[in-house]
Amino acid sequence: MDIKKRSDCPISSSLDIWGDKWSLLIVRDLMFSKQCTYGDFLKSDEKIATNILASRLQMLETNGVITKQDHPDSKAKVLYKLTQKGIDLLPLMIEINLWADKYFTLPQERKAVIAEIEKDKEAFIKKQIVDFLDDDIPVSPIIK
Amino acid sequence: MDIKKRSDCPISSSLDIWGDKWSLLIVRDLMFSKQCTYGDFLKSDEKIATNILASRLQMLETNGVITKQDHPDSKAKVLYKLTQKGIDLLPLMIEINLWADKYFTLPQERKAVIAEIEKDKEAFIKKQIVDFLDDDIPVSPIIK
DNA sequence: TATTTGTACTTGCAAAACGCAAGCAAATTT
DNA sequence: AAATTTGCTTGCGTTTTGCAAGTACAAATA
Repeated sequence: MDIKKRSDCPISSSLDIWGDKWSLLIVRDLMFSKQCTYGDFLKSDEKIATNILASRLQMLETNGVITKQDHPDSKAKVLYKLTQKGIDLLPLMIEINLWADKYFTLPQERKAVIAEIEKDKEAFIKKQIVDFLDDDIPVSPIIK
Repeated sequence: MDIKKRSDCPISSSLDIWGDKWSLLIVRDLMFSKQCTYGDFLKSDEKIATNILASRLQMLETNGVITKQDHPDSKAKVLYKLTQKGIDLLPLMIEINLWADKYFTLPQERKAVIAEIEKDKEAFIKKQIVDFLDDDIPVSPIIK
């Protein structure tokens, strides 16, 4: 779980944290759902293995991208949320979506979001960020 | 080298292609240098192993992100370049840089580029894209 | 022309990471 | 009290990585 910086390059340093096949999917789930339990992540379509999930959550927490907190309803549950550092990955996630929109066939429900982004990227980002700052929003279902 | 799509999610599909610790560093080198030989990639600070480099170049070529072409000066050399699909990763790379700028200490020479991006992101992207369309530009040195 | 060097890889192998299934402890539900 | 849920951990076989060495061909050098 230690960070091995391969170089001083910002791209390289970023990849050292979330440059694997799973980390950004965890971030994605949190962007759509605002907060997730361990089990929520396991329900995602990609079917991450539980040990890999545990190690990625640890990595992302260690590097300040996500935080763990007590679930208000139960001591058995844990809530994972994005930190500001994690929320700041939103523009990056948007660009991935736009790139994918150009080169893949996207699921229909995702196309609507893309259309909104393409209409006014800055407005979309601002709206999303405001959503994150409000802490008492209901947990929306995960869309992948 | 086969593509195993884990789900229909655009983020996931994108990560299936370049979501590892090395692919975007290859793309980075090509963004800065416009064209690289096999040896150029090996010279980068992160010191990628030759077998990993070969497999990533193959993967990126198979998936249409880069292309191989003959070197005009020598049959022994091979030139790698970004395709349009690869060039379209520029906005993504920019966002990675901006995120890293906020959360890492960047090398001085990279800060200048970031400053230019932050002044006018759209203008920067357009300028870069124009650079790529012009095919007879000199090869600039790699900055990491 | 023979030999050395450069370039783009491939191969072998040990170490690390991954992926799957099972296990486990604490909390919660029945 | 027993069964289930939740968030992990553990074992273990498979895959990927990383390092060093090797190879084939082109090009430069002697």
